[in-house]
Amino acid sequence: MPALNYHHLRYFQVVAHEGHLTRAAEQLNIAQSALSSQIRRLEERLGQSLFERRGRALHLTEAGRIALDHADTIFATGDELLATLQQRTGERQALRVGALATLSRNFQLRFLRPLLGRSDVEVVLRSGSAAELYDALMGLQLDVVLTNDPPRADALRPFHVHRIDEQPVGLIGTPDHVVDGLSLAERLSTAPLLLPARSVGLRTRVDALLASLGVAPQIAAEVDDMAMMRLLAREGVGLAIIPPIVVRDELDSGQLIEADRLTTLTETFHAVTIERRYPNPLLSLLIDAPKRSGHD
Amino acid sequence: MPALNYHHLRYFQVVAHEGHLTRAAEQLNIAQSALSSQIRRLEERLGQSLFERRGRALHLTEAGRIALDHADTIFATGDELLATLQQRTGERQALRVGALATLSRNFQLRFLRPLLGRSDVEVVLRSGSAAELYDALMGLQLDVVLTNDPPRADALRPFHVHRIDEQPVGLIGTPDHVVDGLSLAERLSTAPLLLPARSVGLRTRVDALLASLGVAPQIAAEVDDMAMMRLLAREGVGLAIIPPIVVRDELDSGQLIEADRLTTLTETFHAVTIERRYPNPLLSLLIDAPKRSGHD
DNA sequence: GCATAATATTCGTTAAAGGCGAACGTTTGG
DNA sequence: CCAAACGTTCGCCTTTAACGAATATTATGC
Repeated sequence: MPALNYHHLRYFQVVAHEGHLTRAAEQLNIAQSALSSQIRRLEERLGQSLFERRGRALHLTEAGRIALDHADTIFATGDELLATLQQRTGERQALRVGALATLSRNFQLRFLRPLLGRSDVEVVLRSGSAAELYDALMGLQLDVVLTNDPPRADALRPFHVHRIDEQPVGLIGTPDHVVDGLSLAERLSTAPLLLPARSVGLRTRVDALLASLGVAPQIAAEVDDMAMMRLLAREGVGLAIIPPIVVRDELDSGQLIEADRLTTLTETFHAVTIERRYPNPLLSLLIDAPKRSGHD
Repeated sequence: MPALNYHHLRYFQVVAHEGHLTRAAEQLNIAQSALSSQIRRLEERLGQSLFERRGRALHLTEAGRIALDHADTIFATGDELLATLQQRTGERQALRVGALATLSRNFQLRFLRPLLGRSDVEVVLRSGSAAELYDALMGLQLDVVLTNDPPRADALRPFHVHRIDEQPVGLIGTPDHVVDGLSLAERLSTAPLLLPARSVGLRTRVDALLASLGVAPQIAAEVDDMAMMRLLAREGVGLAIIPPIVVRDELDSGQLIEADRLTTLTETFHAVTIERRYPNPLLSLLIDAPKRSGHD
């Protein structure tokens, strides 16, 4: 009995995911006739059909499902091998970091600080949406994703979530917005507010706070991008509910003032990685103890 | 950039484990020159050496270690795929059971009872030493191993241990050995005893019991094979310390008598499996809730 | 220290596997 | 009922793998 042919298995994997010989053949840059015969050989080797030919469509059989599951593991492991060895090649080490585009730049800077001085390390920083970044993480194009909105891990997305930092949240604005002698509830009801957008985890807790104080807020803007929030606060558009770290420079220079500290609210920052056999060694300098999140 | 060649990777795996091209070539039934060139191509594809050529010996480089780790996972997954599909082939299902040669036959029978009536199921029963059986389990030649001495699981042996049954232990012998009106301590000190061998987990607890009673036992035999223990008890060699299930027939017929029940002792029986993506479905009929044992 | 056995590497040749494209068969949808 | 979209089959060609002999290297015994 010949050994399992992994070449065939690879073709099978693509066909199974695409659902069509034709599309799979395009993706693999070979003729579909070649695919057809190679898939057939795999079926012969395994002694059972992997696809049910229903008309011109291909449907996985139960055996096909089993085979695909194993194939996915096999080729994911192979890709991980390539990525791991890739990263080791060359003298200069690289760490590829993805950051949510809406995340505070100062926080990103703090996270990366231990590596920034080093001439032997290259930091590749890419920002994007959560979906983009997690896809890139799964595809091993990124080593870590920074976010203030930790994902749920599950079997398909076996993420590790590391809590990096927790920042208090304050009510911050230009000096002319920050009138003396007002209570928190008075400030929140009288001044126009810059709130985190509803897509941000913090927003839920802000709403809860406003409700508990019986405040009907006057919302000037809802923003998910912290850099934009900073600009709007500097422009004096309103009082922003943000962690002071976001506008640290402006606070230092007196351009902005923290009117109140919202002690019941905090913003947490997380670094998200995936299970790697040989994780990027640079990560250990930035993240302490890897804690597993989610189920098995 | 061409994709990773799994054919090359397979060769590499064997060479890395054997440590020699020559031996690997024998195992693979190909010329060593072929191996040499294929390994070289893999190294070229990966862009780094996998072996350090120290004289005529091959030593894994760090990259080689990484590659071997991944290769082991990959081919273990492939083997599992083959084994899983193998088992599904044909109408008759088969369950391959390994049992410690020294284990009570009645217990084995009880465990397998749900399958024994079924004409559509074939039970393959193989007995052997613990080492043999666990190797076969790891190599996917067995679906489950029955034992009264559960193994420790670790990263290299990711076993699941299922507690199947717990049997009380009694003091059992022929009627002429079972004199009326004696205390347990008196029986244990006066009659010759048949004890489980020191290799059996139960023995430690038997010794503890004897010590706590202040008994200096008169040991007739130490036996690890329950079938042999049964024969010796029937021969009237002495009082046996065994679970009654081992000699159930003889107890029913009056050929043997249970003189005392050792309430502080029990023998537990376990079914050991390994993590499988698609476990043999017959197992679910025999084992309730799979519980993970040992560490990760 | 030198011969020898054991091992890895190189190279030219041969065998096997993979791939191509055209022709054919089948299903689906207008 | 025809055309478009697929999957399958088949003969031919290309690429890859394997072989075996020659070569190089290094431990080991005498």
